[in-house]
Amino acid sequence: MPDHTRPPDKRVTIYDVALEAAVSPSTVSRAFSRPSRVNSETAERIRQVAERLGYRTNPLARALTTARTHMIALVIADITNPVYAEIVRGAQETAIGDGYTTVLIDAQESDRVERAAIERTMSTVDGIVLASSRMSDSAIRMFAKQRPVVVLNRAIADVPCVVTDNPRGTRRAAEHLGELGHDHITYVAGPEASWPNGIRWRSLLEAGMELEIKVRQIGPYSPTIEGGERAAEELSARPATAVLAFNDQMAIGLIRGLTRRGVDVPGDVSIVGFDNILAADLVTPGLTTVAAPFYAAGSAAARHLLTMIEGAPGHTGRPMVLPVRLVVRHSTAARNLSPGRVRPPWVRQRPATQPAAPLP
Amino acid sequence: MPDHTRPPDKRVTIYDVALEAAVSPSTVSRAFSRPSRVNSETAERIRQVAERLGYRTNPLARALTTARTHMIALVIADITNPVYAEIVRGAQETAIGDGYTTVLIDAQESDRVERAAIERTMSTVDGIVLASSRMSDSAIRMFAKQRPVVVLNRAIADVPCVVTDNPRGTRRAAEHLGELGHDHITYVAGPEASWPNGIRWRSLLEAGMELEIKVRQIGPYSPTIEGGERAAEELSARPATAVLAFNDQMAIGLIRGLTRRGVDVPGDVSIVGFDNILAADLVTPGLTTVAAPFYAAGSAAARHLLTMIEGAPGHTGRPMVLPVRLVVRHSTAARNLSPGRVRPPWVRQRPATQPAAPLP
DNA sequence: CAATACATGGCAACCCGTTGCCGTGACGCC
DNA sequence: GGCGTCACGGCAACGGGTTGCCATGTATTG
Repeated sequence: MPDHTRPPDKRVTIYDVALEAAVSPSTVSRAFSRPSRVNSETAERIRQVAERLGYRTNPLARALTTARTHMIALVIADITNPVYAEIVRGAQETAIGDGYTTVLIDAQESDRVERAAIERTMSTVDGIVLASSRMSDSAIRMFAKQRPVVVLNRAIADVPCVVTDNPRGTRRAAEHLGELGHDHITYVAGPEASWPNGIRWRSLLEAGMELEIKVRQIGPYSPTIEGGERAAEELSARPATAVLAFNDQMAIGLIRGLTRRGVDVPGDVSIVGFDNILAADLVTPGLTTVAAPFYAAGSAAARHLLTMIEGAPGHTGRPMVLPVRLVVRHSTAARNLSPGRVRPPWVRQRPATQPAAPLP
Repeated sequence: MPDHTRPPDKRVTIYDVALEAAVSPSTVSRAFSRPSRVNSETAERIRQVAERLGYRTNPLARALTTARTHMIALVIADITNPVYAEIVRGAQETAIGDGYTTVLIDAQESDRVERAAIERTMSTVDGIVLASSRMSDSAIRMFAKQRPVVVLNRAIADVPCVVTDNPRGTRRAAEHLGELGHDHITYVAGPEASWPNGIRWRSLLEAGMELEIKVRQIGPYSPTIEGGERAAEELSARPATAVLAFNDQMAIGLIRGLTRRGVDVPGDVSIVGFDNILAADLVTPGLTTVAAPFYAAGSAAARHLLTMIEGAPGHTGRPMVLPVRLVVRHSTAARNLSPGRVRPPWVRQRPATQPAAPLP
């Protein structure tokens, strides 16, 4: 009796199947990639033989001729930041739904690491989602010329983009602080290479004008809890009563750093963050923050990328903007001006200011 | 003047370079893959021509003959869980160091999703790290027969494994609670398919025997904050004074759930978690927990996988065990038995027990 | 100076599918 | 009966590198 088992290291190819099914390799190939092109009975027979032999089509060999690997790259700035978990879930799920595999790349907040990783990966993927890229616009455009690219959390001309409504989120935060009587807001900046960082600051400037709230900026700091703690140090030297932080991690670092210094949040300082990460609800006091639909953002970016890969022209007009909302917790409160209260050293350094006029 | 620019959609191949450098394609190939095999001057010339033409070797075509894609898959149970961020960083960094790209797969705590993803990916990667796999031992062994596999956070015979010292961690937690006077410990279980879940419970049983502490188990619950909050419900019905939770997320959920019900942590109940995620230090009270070196674990797993890929036999003897340590914060305290104190309804349901004898 | 070893580069087969094109036979239609 | 269509399957040429083997020329050795 002949040994029908093949050595385990040898992969089964269409040629093996063809031999066994007594057809040509091309017919086997078509039976899988273009079933309509082959007689349904033949196809069925081939499929059964393939099954019996344990044949799996080799995606690499296929990719060589079709120039489709059915993989997309998802580059994120920092896997340590929980917002990316949502983005990854969203992107991965829609990719899988279309039969695509996601290659995740953590750029570790480094423009260099990011470029290198993309260069290594680019030729093996059909397209790229850049979530919070730290690269320059021109570098991104260069990649976009070679492969379909969708940019997330950033707007670049001529490249399809998905962003959250930063201006509106910032505006809402400013309004909220204004309503609580704050007439100064300090923006604690994140990475300079971060696009949302820039737009949040500019939006705050604008909102400050309209709402008659003074704004200033300190930073940049690393967009981490530690960065926030650093910022708390500087804030001791240049006190504030209302702070808008680049993101929740920094906001949490601020709360910790200030609290450790004896500053009461929100009694002495109100703090607002961005992103509404899970931990925002865990800290004491709970963090008021601008929430955005990151799962949807990841999903939308992937969806768009996939349609581009399928041949649709990239929608490079206005970026797709996702709505945000302000989640009010307990890190923000009315500015404390009650005369009986002993002013903490915190605000004693500055001349007292008038309570802001109630907003229209 | 002839047009030397090539159409942008046409990729530059070794044939183009060969033509331009007046050598054969095989020499170009060797200039890159086996430089010692070709005259250094020729190699240099080829490299310059390649540079000028913008040639990049196509990894897919290379993989077709070498059967090496220089990609490894890293499968994690839940990207939402921050411990995996560390693991990913560790694995990715050592992979990159060796010129490998990491394909990350989020199994979403689902054995089905995990299998499907691996099946789709297996043939395009050189090896797989399974971090906290939820699949059966036999399924894992099946994959291990087809590709190098290293398992993380789990021990399986005949497959190389990297684990943290769960028995020791559990033991330290039990000792700590014992020293605080607790003579009962409730284990709040995580997913049944989770290997650490099983071993932690068994280790607790053992430690309980030796330390003369009674133990019991409730659950399983989802290994998330929400799961912990669920567990808090059940804990109301069956009170405890000391709890060991499967992981930090559950422990945090417990703290929140219990606190909301008016139970004081650690006054009424001491809580210990596992993993020492960042949030453990953020909640109030700070969470006492068993810390493990996840970055190192990810790195070690990748390192081991890479040596296997390079042809070394997988070290399938004893699993590699990484040390752990107990991080004591404020979620654990001496069991409160002071006579003057009004017992909360919490412990009133049970007969008072003797304070545990001081441990040797 | 002959004999041998070595460095270098080319030829051609191979990896595993995909696809344009052609041949064959069955069928329908005038 | 002659002819055009169509379904089906095979041939062979890719895609872009890799590699075993051989040919050539040069350096080494006795």
